Amino acid sequence: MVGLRTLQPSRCLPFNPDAAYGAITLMTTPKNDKNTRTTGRPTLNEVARRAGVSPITASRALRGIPSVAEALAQRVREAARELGYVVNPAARALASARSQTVAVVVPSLGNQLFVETLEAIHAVMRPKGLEVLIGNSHYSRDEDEDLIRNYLAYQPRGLLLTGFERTESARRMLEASGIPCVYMMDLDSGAGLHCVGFSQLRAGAAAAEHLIARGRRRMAFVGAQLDQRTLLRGEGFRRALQQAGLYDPSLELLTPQPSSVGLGGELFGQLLAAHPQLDGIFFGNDDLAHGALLEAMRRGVRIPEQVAVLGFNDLPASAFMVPRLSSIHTPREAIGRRAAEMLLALMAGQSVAEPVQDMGFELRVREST
Amino acid sequence: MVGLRTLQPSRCLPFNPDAAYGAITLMTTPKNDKNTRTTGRPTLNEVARRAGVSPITASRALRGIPSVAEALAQRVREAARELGYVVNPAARALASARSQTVAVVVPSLGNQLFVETLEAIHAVMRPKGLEVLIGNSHYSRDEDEDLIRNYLAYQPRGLLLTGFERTESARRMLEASGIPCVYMMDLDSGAGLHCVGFSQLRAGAAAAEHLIARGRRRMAFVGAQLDQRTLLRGEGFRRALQQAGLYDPSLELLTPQPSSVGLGGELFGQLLAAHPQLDGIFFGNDDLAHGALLEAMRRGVRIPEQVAVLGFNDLPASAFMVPRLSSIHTPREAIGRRAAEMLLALMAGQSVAEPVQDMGFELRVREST
DNA sequence: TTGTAAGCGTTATCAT
DNA sequence: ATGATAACGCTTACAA
Repeated sequence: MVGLRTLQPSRCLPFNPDAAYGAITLMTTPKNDKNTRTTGRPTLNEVARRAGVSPITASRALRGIPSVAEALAQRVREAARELGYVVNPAARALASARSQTVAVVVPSLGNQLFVETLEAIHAVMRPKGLEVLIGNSHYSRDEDEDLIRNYLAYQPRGLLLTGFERTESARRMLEASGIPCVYMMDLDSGAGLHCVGFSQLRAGAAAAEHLIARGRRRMAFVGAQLDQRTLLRGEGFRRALQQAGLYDPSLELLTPQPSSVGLGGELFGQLLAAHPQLDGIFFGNDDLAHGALLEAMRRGVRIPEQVAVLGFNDLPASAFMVPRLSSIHTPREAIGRRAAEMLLALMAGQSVAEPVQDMGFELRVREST
Repeated sequence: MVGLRTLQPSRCLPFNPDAAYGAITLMTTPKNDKNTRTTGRPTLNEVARRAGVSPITASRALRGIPSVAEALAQRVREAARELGYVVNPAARALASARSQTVAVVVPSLGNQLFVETLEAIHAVMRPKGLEVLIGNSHYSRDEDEDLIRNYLAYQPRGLLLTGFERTESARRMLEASGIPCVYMMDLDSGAGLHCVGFSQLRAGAAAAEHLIARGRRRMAFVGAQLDQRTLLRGEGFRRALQQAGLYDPSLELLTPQPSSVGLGGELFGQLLAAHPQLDGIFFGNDDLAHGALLEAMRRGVRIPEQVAVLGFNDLPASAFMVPRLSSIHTPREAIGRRAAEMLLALMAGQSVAEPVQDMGFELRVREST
């Protein structure tokens, strides 16, 4: 079930030009006459000297620590500006044993969903001076683990992870690190964890209920990627159908392939060929539904008359499909923002009153159902 | 013309929980009995001790420096594994004045194009042990400058930038840093720079030529975002039309709004309303073309009979549109890979034989033209 | 081939 | 409120 391990950052040798390309030794100018720079960049020492204060005062002034007299702080800031001083993050991280970094792991960048989530996270973190590291796990637990191991080495202030699907080893590393962590997107199995999302299970059920309310009787679920969230949506869908006495196990089409428009069209074709009596389909992802709509048009299958098509996530293009795609809109922007804010609180040592935040979802009924 | 400056990372105060949330002073356990860890993480010293060698030998062994006896190296690696040692990147960067990091700036993550480019870059860099920092400039020169300033502070080994559109100040910083840099996507104005891409100008011309060859006479160009590359494509298109005596300046529709499916449909509608005699449209981006195709279907405009529609970039969904979208396929995967490889060479101090690499483009004719 | 010594640029700690 | 001093964990330069 688990993909091949393709990334093993922790086992990579550091990039070593000499080893890789044959020792090209460049003559470097002699350096280190005590107090001479090595990087060609002004240091805090120089700022301090120019401002006529000690380095530590300069440090404090630049960090906005209030114990510094305003007059001095002003002088320091000015000196820093004149010199074009920029703090050396490596030195800072080493000395303080903490970085100004937050790491985020998403399962895909190809899904607009996560891009929007990332944007929201950035919008919260950047103004606080926090750097956001973006990791893409490609829906692989092993890559997820590798990314976490790798990021942990950077001593990030906090972690934002997608879902709960994780190797045991990754879980242990997270636990052992003691670094605050917020889980995004799902809620259903986040016992004891800080998470912001919505119930994928209930979203799946909502999909079924909508289709049933539309008078559909033979409904299929189509899922790709098979990540836990997709599976959970399928599970919710199934349970609701069972409850209505409409569940047909042969109408579940699951594939581990990555979700895409092309795949959606293909699966739609297969499904229809195998089950001509089908009258409704719930797709685990909007791009699949887009592909189905397009393929339906090509085949002259009338949507929604013959088959109702319901998508998930409500990607930006969905409202413009023909027919306009009904979909379950997920609040990724809000999730990103709230998750980031929650992490900020945890990073500040505060306890969070509501560690599990349900941001809900919203059925957007358009023309395809 | 230049967007508002929304991100100023270099002016952000570092994240400071005490300042931000009121001084919550946690009692920390006393530390620093010489040789005691502060991070809760094994250090190189401990690995060395366990392997019975000096720290520097351990360092060399772990870095794969060949001068270390294989027996020792083995012992060190084993000790590291047993301890779960992971190098502290901050300490490494500080000591060596260089990180194991490469920074990439793309103008958007919403465009699948750049996601694919990033994937290719990752595929080259990660196996070399290089961390890839991803920056999104949102097509803003100011954000681009801020990202560059910010990343430069990290002493990255190299930089991968998109296009040549940059503030003077950013250019100066890059120059002054002396850090190797490769420019991706465009070629047309990269005099003296290392770049991997294709001629946007020629791609635009190719679009015009194709439409003309299809017998079209009244062709429009529709561009959004108005980044330099889009403009260049429009320019190439225009020149080719002029040469054929078919240029009509009123048939150019440019908007600074971000490219999207919805926008494409809207612009298509406007264009058609204003110029009913139109018989061909070249869209600067496939998502715009998708929107146009969808809108055409909605209005009953026959594509390509009434209007030929040509896209750009050939996004994955294009082949599945109705009708299937003709588009100019751009080799972003190859561009990412080659740019990364070129940067690797520069980082190793090698000079590059072909500093300007034209990866070409390919017209994919499908049903919409 | 291995080790010693000395920083890298910053911040924590403890004085003053 | 400000400063002296000693790390932080690693690598460079040089020595053996």
